[in-house]
Amino acid sequence: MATATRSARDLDRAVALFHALSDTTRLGILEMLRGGERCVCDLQDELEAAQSRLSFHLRVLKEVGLVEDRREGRWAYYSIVPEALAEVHDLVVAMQPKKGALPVRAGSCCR
Amino acid sequence: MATATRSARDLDRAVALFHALSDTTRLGILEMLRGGERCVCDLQDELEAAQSRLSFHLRVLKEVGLVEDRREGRWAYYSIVPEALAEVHDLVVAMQPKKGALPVRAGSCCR
DNA sequence: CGCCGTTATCAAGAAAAGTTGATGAGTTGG
DNA sequence: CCAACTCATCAACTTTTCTTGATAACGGCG
Repeated sequence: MATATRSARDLDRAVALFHALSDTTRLGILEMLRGGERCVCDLQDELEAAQSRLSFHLRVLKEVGLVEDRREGRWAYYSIVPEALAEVHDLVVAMQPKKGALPVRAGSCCR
Repeated sequence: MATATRSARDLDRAVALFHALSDTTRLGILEMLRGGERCVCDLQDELEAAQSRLSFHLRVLKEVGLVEDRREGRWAYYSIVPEALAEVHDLVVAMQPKKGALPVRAGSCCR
């Protein structure tokens, strides 16, 4: 049962990560952050997104751990968390069909 | 402009792929398909999902090209399309921060 | 201190996605 | 041909997610 619970958690985690990546604005943010950390107003200008909208998406990214923020004076700088991206990477790799999985299992239906 | 259009398309494609992966049922389906193709009724039993629901999710996966189907008699067999998974893999790799991106760009705010 | 700039949060509404049950199309076996 | 079975599609509904505009929190500057 520990196993079942474990994998249920893993599944939820995977869903959360992929969900965070499934939005145009958020992928735009991540693309901008590839070059290093950026303050919100910077993202705002370049992505032409309203401030509250940006804040919303940054929160989504932050909640799953894909980005982190650093406050400095009145600015907030966001940056990518490479470990989280590595986690996504591993997830995708783990989805690859198993070795030896037959491309076609002739007439193998369940009933 | 060709470039802008191109990358807008790429972005949409990425969003679509990640969206297809951001659901528990769909990840469950993909996990089952890792062992090779399966008929719908098979998935239905194992995932305890209503038939129409499964059909809905299979369609989502199929529309982005993550799975393909093969009709045989009254059964429909679904299987993973490894190329699409490779595409996701490449997307994730391409998101990694750029080399030389400074972890912290001191006092570098836009204004 | 008072004001301004930056960001987060909130509530309300709009839009998108998922669920459910019913119906229909195609297939097979009697 | 008919009945049973598999699967896709549809419409109605529920839930989740996104957007917008308003407001609040916080820091810095004069």
